[in-house]
Formats: sequence, C-alpha cells, structure tokens
Amino acid sequence: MIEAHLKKLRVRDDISGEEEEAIRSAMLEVREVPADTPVVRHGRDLHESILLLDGWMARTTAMASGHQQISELQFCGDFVDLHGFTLKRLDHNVMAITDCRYAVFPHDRLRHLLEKHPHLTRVYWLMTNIDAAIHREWTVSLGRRPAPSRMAHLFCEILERLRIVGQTTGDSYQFPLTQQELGDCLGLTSVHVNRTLQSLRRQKLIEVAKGRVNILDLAGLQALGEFEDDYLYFEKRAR
Amino acid sequence: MIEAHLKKLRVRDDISGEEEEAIRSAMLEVREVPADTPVVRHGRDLHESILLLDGWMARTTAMASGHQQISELQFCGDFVDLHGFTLKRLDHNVMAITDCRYAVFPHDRLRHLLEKHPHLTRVYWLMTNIDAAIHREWTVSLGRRPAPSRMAHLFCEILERLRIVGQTTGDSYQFPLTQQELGDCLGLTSVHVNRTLQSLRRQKLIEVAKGRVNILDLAGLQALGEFEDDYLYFEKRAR
DNA sequence: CGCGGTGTTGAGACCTGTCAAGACGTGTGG
DNA sequence: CCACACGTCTTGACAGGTCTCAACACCGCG
Repeated sequence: MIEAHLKKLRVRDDISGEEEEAIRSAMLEVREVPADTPVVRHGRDLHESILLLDGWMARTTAMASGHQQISELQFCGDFVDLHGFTLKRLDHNVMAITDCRYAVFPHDRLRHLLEKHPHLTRVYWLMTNIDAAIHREWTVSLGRRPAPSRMAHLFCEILERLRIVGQTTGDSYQFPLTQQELGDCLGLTSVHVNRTLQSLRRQKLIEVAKGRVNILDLAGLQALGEFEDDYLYFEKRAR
Repeated sequence: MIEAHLKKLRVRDDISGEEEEAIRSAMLEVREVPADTPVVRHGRDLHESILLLDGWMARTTAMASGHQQISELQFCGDFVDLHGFTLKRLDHNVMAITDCRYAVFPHDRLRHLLEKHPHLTRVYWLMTNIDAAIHREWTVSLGRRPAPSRMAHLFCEILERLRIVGQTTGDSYQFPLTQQELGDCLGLTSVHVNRTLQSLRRQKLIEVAKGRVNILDLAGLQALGEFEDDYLYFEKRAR
C-alpha cells in the first residue's frame, strides 16, 4: 500500500521497523477520485494530509487571464499536502490528473506520530524541503531556459522521480499529461508545446505516443536540459 | 539582535518567553560579510544555519550560458538556510547582495533545541514551507505573467515581507538591487528590466531612485501584478 | 583624471503567443 | 452499425514580447 512512500523515504535516510509501523498506524483510510477532480482546494482549512498511492496529481494556480500554472507534479508515494500540516491551508489547488487512489492522514494523528518520533519529523520536514528544491529548479527553468531545454529538463526530472518508486521500465514511463497540461507546467501554450515536442522527436531524443514517454537518448536529453539530479537529494544520510 | 526574526515568527504563531530564550541560547556568534560575497556555496556539507540580521541576500543558481537565476530574496530576520538543517547541503548558492550581518546556529544546537521544543519544530518547519510557497508564486510569475506584471508582483512581495519586520516607511523601502540582479529574479535581461521600470514609472505606479523604491499607487501595482498576500501566511494560528 | 560598473537608448532578430482551421480518435446516442 | 460531438493534436500565418548587440551617459572611486 504505502510501499512506494517508504521506498522514497528510505532513499534519503534509514527508517526503522518501529517507525514504519508508526507511520502505517497513522493512516486513517483510502479514498479514490476520478481524473480532473480537485482534491485540495486553495484557502480551505485543512485537518488531514493525503498520500498519493496511485495516479498523477498536480499543484495548480488559476490566473485571471484564464491560464493556469502547474507548480509541481505528484506521483505515487508523494505526500501531496504534507506542507498543509503546518500551513493549515494551501495557497494553490491540488488536482487529480488521472484517476487516483490516496491515503488520508489526519493532522492530529500526524502530530502525535511526529512528537513521539523526532527523527521522523526531520525526515518529513526534509521531504517538504525537497519539494521546495523542485520548485527552485522549476523557477530556474522558467526563468532562464528556452522551451526545448525546459521540456527536456522536465522529462528527466519525471524519469528520476518515477524511477525511485519503481514506475519506470528502462528510460520509459507512462505519461498521462495532455499537451495543454504539459504547457501549464512549462509556462508555454499547447501550440508551442506541440512544436517543441516535434523538435525533440526530430532530434531523436524522445518518443511520445499513447500516454507514454520513451527516452531514446538520456544523456542527450540531460545535456539539452542541463539536468543534474542533485536537487532531488537521492542520498542516504542521517537527518 | 534577533528581534526581527521573532517578529516574523510571531506573525504566524505565539512564541513563549521560554521558547524565545531557547532560540537565543542556540545562537553561536555573529559574523559579517561584504557585498557580493558567497555565504553558502551549493553542494558543501553544512553544519550550521544562518539567520540574516542586516542586509539583503539572494539564492542564486548559475547557468552554463553565464546567466544566473535568483530563486528567492532574503531580508533581515530570515533564516536563510534553515532548510540546510535537514538537507545537509544546498542545491543553490546564497550570496550577500549588500554588506550583511548574520547569526550562526550550529545544527547540533538546533537539533537539541527542536527535540526539546516540538512546537518550535513545527514553527520552523512552517517557515521553510512559507519559503516554498514563495517559490511557487515565483513559478507562477515566471510561467504566466508578462514582464510588467511580474515586476509589479515582486515589488509588492518585497513590500509586505519588509513591512512585517519594520523595514518600510509607508509604501517605500530601501532597494539595493541593480537592474541586472532584478532581471535575475524576474527571468529578464537588464535591458528589458530598464524598459519595464520606465513603463511602471510612466504609469505613475512607482518611483525608483538612489537605491529606494517608492510605491505611488499600491492598489494599482497589486492589480497589475495580481498580487494577493495569502501565500505569505500572515496569520496567527496554532501550529 | 581615468576606470569600471551601472543605467539608458536604438535597431533588428528571434522565440513564443494568438488566432484559426482541419485531422484524428474516442465515446455516446440513435 | 452509423452519426455525431467533443477533446486533443497538428499545422499555418501573423503579431508581439523579449533578447542581442552596440553605443553612449552617468557616477563613484582609486
């Protein structure tokens, strides 16, 4: 059930059996939502946090112009609104991109869990800090990389993040985003996303077909996107 | 000394006298650096975190192209690499924009402090989550707002963040950034920053002169930037 | 007094957006 | 089974925002 989540934690630090058990027992229940459903609405008071078990979600912000910006993608094993545990309300929405299953952790149980396990507190704090690092990297992309490089970087990030939870086969993964949604991540229009994708295809860097991305030349794609995975903190250290 | 910092915390939650004393006693020493000095270099192992007492700092990422992107500005009272407490190394640099004074908090003292005060842990966790919210807002700006709106939004953010630590007079504040550095925040070239500034001046929204920004029409500037301060979480709640 | 950093201005190029139309695929209802 | 509607993908023509390159003004400082 939450194996992917534990895998994600254990990439960064050791989690004891006792801690694992404590996490499991803080979970209240599992829920499901269909695609294109808001899961957390911005501004609402929060009393629980949700852990994504299956599917993709996205943090979205709607603009007055009718456009929207996606500030992060969330995959299986991600605690999508763990920051809500301290913020108590979010500044953005969380939308289900695909059909999703998620586990619910009430804040009072989290609080009890974390007061009893200071080490787990630091590990979860770390996880929200890694989200912030991802945000910074997107800021750099949006601010300073041209469209093809920006897109290459995103495909690399998704690959590595899915890889550690076992959701890739080689350099290939399921990719449920429409070109419009991809544009919402990259700050581009869907028309330009379409042309940029064609350019990456022509350069033999990737194949995109039927909801699947296949990276043909990972080194080339990483070079184009100036991708380095250090901001994902894939390293086990005492936290 | 760290009054501005306490003010910042107390905007978000109550901090008891005992907690305040504990924070004070976790501080090791005060250091100074001149302008344009790196204070934290990306990738280095960290054993302490620093609290800015005076001056401006910026999180910077250098690109292969020679450009750089600033992902956040830091002011008096900000714990500039508190996230380093769990990350153990940063993915970006922290540069002193102006001459700066800062207080040093060794990680072992922080750890001791926070294990003893779970409530403080949540408050500091909150502070790093607010940094992440600022990053998300910049992502939205860079992705979906045109240059004038982006710039307006940034001037509004700086105003509100400086206001809560008492660094504003009315709608005006000291502004030490060069147009180049401002462009590094906004993902623009200094040439375009110059023209955009002129446009804001012509619209009678701001005056910029001699290292000072004076906002003439705050409502107008907020409207242009679609600025809402909810992402700064200026609200006291039990955390 | 000269120098380097910063701010300003102009001309032209390029990247990305807008608008519009058509192709394609999938699900639904008749 | 067909007809149709709808969302998504694709393509073209054109517009506009931002960048690049270059030159010059200004100013503080050694």
